[in-house]
Amino acid sequence: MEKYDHAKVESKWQKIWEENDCFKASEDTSKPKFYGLVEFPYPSGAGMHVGHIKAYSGLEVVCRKRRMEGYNVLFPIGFDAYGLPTENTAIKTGVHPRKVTDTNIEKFTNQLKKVGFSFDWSRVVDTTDEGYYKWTQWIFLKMFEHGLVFRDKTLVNYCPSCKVVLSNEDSQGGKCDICHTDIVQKTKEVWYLRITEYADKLLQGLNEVNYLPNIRLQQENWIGKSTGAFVNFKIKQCDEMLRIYTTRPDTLYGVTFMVIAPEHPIIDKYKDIIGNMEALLDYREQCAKKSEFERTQLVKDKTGVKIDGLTAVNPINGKEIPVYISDYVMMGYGTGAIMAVPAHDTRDYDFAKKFGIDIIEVIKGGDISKEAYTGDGEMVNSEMLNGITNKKDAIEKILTVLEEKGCGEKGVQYKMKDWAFNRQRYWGEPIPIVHCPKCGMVAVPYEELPLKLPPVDDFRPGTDGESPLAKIDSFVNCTCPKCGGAAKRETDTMPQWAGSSWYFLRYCDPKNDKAFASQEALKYWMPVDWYNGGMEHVTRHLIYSRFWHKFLYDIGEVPCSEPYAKRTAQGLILGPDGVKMSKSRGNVIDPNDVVDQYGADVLRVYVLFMGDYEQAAPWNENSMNGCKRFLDRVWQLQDKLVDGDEYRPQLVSAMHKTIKKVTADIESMAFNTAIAAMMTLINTIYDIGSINRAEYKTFITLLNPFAPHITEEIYEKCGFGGMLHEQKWCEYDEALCVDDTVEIAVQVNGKIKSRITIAADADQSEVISLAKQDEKTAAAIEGKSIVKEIYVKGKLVNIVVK
RNA sequence: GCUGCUGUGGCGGAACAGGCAGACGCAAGGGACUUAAAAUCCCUCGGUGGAAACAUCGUGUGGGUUCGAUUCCCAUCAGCAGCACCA
Repeated sequence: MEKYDHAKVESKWQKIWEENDCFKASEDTSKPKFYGLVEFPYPSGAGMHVGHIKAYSGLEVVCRKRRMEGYNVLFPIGFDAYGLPTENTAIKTGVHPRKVTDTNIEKFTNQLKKVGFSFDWSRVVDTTDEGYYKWTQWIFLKMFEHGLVFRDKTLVNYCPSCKVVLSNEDSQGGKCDICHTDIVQKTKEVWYLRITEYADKLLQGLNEVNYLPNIRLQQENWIGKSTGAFVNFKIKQCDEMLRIYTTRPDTLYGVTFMVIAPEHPIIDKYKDIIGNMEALLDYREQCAKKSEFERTQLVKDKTGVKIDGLTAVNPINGKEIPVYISDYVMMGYGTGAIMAVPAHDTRDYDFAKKFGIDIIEVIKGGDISKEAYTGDGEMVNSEMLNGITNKKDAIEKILTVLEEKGCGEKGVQYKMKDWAFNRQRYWGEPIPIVHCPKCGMVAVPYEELPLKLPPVDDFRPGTDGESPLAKIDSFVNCTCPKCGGAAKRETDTMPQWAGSSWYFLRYCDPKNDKAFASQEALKYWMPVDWYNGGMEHVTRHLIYSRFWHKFLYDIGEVPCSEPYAKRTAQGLILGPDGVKMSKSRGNVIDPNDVVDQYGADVLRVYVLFMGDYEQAAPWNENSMNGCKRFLDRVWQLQDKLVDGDEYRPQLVSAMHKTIKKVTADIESMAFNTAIAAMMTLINTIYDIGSINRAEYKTFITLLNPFAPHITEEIYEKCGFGGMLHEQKWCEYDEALCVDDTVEIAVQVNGKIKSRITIAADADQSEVISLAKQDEKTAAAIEGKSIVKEIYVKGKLVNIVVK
């Protein structure tokens, strides 16, 4: 047998697959469908990363298996092409982002094809394509129409030197990433999507889907639901209620002060009553100047100012308490005000200690002279609650009283914040809104979509944090669609998350220009049956896209409430040095080099064999050699081929066992053990010295999803007829997976003394008597009394003696 | 700080609804083939003692439950990831 030439064979089959549209999802909706989705790549200039290969290889194997099992499989790919790196390249090189993107997409396409992925190339989507972002804008306008879009002022990171708004990532350590000037916080009006409206739906929806437990947990944490109570504290000096949120209404008798956020509106409202307005405003300004960095560094050291002239009244006992402002209370969560219970909250405790405020114990169990006690215990100093030991009972009782008095009620809060939905950048979807001096914010009419990104020469951000689009008068100046008067266009663009929030819907019907996808296509293909991707996208991308999908479901545009029936995540590939691959470390492996040197099949087998698919594992070139050797041995079997269309007796059980193992392991993403099982089988075959046609056919069928090129070539050379990927997946007979005899361990007092071979169906007494006849076992129990005899079927015997 | 995950040979990793620890692969050592090398094939390969049979210890560490624990429970240490004053 001639040596295997991977370059020749792989390009040969890639061409055949492409020319014959082998992996095109068919329109035949009578067949059962399977929709396998992988996260589409961002086409960066660096080209593909081995991480992409691992991410795609998992579902690639599943999808190839599904086709062989008779499913109509949709396994699409596309490009999430809007984003900053492309824009930065454009700024640096002067090449238009459109051109940069096209070049990169072409590069990625070639690389993906060289690995032999069975994507449906007729359905490629590109989020920057007009035919695509038309619908991104369309969905945005639908949300606008349904009141899910709003504008609000917020503090942003602003570099006074570059005159540009920066993301948190670009302003780490409180300095501008580009010029290292100190960042200031600036108030700016930005766009928001009201995702918080869907907080509960997003949480409840997790009950309908099958996500890995840790993925589900991260989503739950991100949404961050908490149940508690709203309580109204009267302000003594005026007719005003200060409303707070707490998860511990049971500690109401321990409240000794209140804290409100520095930006709380009550301050400005009662500036005439407040005696130290100047100090308060001064503190507020200091807080605004603090960077994200400072705010998180000074957790222990609490700061704040007491408000002179405002006193709150505890609704439960009428006690008067002082009110402070402090930046440890944030305007963005709850009501921006808290009741402080220093005895039982560490932050309140730190604050009270610093400002010399009373600390009243209301729950026994800790030592409040040393630290706050946050555990459970008997209620004290709490009048009606005294003596209650169960937190739940105490909360229930106090809530009843508060509700009767009309000064509080049960409440729910979420950590999740509304989604800041704009960027002052060029390379993104223009937000299709017009600002009219008369009509306010007006939507661009649907029939005018797409609102095209205008061509420009200068992609640099405008001054004062404006988008580059603001510099183009012909784009900015327009007429109001409502009143026809002069108006100005919104110049911000959407964030990169926008395009990826619905791409899985477009794949169902990617060329449609009447709708983002037809209802028939959506009904047939949705939901995605299995979505695999990285852990880093489990919170934002997954939540955002579920939100968009749920919105579309609510307005009747998609047939199912959840987009993804199942979600898994692959682990990172680390560099050979065991740390995350990065250009700066110089430990990046280029998949191209691997394909050239070893072939795509070896690369595919290796990334799946290197370890637990969900766990991170370092790259190891030597280990890849083992995979190459394995495939070479599979190839060389052609020299050992003998006739026969049934498994031979000495291989029957091994064949059926391997089919069973590989079939099950692919479903549980245990690709490494599936490959190990095939390696074991091939070792057995080499021991026997020959393989017959039936056995070989089964073997290459099992291996085909992992190494499609070499197996397709072997299949053809053996003349089995047709193409391998069109054949049926292998079946196994459970009865034939079992051996007639098994070797079991014999233990005495839990220590292995011997091994015996028994009939697989032997019963307990038979096995134990056999075990006792064994020489070594007999010696070990000689002269001792038997206390207990245990037989675990097919595994072991344990004789307990005294 | 909180939440979650992970600790098994020289290395990547198997096994876990409690039941033979180290599958499979890599590396290493020895041998065969070769003028030689590569490739390939065969043997050894957790530690300690022993020529060997075998004994003994061994799944981060310390306890516990059990006839039996890598697997379950308690404590503890280390590494990784996410969140970060969330009231």
